[in-house]
Amino acid sequence: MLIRIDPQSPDPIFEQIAFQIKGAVARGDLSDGDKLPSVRELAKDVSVNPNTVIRSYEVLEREGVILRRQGSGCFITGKTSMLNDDERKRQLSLLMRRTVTEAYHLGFSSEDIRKSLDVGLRGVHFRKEKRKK
Amino acid sequence: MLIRIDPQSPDPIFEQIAFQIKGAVARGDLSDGDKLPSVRELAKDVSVNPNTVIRSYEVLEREGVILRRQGSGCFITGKTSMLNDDERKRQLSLLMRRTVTEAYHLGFSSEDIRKSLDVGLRGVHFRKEKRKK
Amino acid sequence: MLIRIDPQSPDPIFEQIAFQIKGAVARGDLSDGDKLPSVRELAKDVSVNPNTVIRSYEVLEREGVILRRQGSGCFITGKTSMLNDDERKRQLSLLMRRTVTEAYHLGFSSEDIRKSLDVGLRGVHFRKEKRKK
Amino acid sequence: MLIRIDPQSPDPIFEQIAFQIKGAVARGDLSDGDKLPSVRELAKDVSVNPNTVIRSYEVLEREGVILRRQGSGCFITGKTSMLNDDERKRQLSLLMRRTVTEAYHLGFSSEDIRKSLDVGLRGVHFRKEKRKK
DNA sequence: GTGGTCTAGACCACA
DNA sequence: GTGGTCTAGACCACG
Repeated sequence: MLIRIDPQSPDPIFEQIAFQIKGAVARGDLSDGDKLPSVRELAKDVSVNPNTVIRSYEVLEREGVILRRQGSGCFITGKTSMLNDDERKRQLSLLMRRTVTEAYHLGFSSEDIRKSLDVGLRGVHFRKEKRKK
Repeated sequence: MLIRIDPQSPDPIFEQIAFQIKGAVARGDLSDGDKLPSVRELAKDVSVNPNTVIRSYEVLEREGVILRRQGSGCFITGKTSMLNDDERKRQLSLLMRRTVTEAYHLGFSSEDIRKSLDVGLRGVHFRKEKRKK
Repeated sequence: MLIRIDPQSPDPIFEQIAFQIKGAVARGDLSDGDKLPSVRELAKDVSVNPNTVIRSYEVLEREGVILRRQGSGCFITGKTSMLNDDERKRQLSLLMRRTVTEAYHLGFSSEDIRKSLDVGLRGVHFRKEKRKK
Repeated sequence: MLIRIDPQSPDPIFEQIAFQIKGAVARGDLSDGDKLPSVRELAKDVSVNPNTVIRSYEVLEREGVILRRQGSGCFITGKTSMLNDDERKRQLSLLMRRTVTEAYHLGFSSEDIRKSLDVGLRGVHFRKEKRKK
């Protein structure tokens, strides 16, 4: 579980931590039931205040990615978003609109963008999950 | 040039404005040489503080999307990112990693994600530009 | 907007604040678009640290009850949960099981319990909202 | 006497145990004079630390649900709350206010809520007990 | 003025 | 040992 913080990033530290954990889950490096490093341990590793780690874990818990249990630690749930379908679709659509616009302004063609997405998708471990349509 | 602020969005207003202009450029609604509304005019249109509009224009200028000329106004440059190729590729890669991770946690399959990207791409007007890979 | 903290309560302060705001929304005392007191103001009113109020507001934002906008303040959204139906039903069922069990152990009959629920329901302002089943 | 711990639940283990015993009493699965499993036995059954079970039993004793007798074990008292009537009514009212508020924010109608309560009540075995209102 | 992030450090609760 | 809450106070970002 290697977390790296970029102090130059405009993104707050707690979000960087949370995102990297989400990335590890998406890649399959962390999965259902796995234990995260303790708050104090991770705080020491990345040299931030424990409160900042707690905040990251809070965010992840509210998104349903992890579970926090007093006295025992934090664990990956293996679940994805519990939002309703309208909201999930809305968020996906927003995300893609943003992505495409930014990629366009970086000067890439639609073919470049599609290829880059495929590269990204190859790194993700999709589970065979049943989800009601 | 229709800008709409979503008061429900967590994004700051200046970013929403900048992003919508970038979106208009990507769609081809605005192109090389087109003049943007004046700061005051746009501020009045969307009912925000002129300082907020100025900030949006600053962002766009820094990204090379527009050019601000003293006294005559702001114009679309029609150029994409001025970064070097390595940096552009790095940013595209980062962007896609982020996109894929978030989409995964929203509970979408790789097929859903690809389709959603295609929908996004369909809205963009790509120019036939030669650019080194 | 009167918030009262019970320092004796086992519930953390930030939850007490969040819950009272949810109560005000349910009663109709606060509705769509209404502005909440500023973080500093409320912190002063209830004599707690501003960070504690921020935390309450964070919770409410994540539940979709309010919106926080830098520079302008926090506002009621007027929306209810964005969770999917399975999760909503699961939570309602858990809530009711807990409620009934506790009420039973307080020594009340099913008739008492039903009446008490009705009293509670009378205080709530239900909107005519369309929600897909 | 089947106790099941939900590792997904945010509630502490000792509360889950205590609550499930209260639930069994409410359903009539356990009644006046029934003996609870010994601390060690139950701890082994649900794979938790004996201290955790002890804590659950302490909670139940404090609420009057069980009686702990040195050397002989723990027994269901069959009694409900020992609080005076004003306090009991106050607690019921608080409970219902909380329940209704949460159910409202989950997006349920008053009819949904009433139905869900009825479902919950159907699982409870009410005794014909005389108690002053 | 608004909200947001982070630190340091005290103290509490659960297993 | 684990996580959770709260305070005090510095400093940043948005409008």
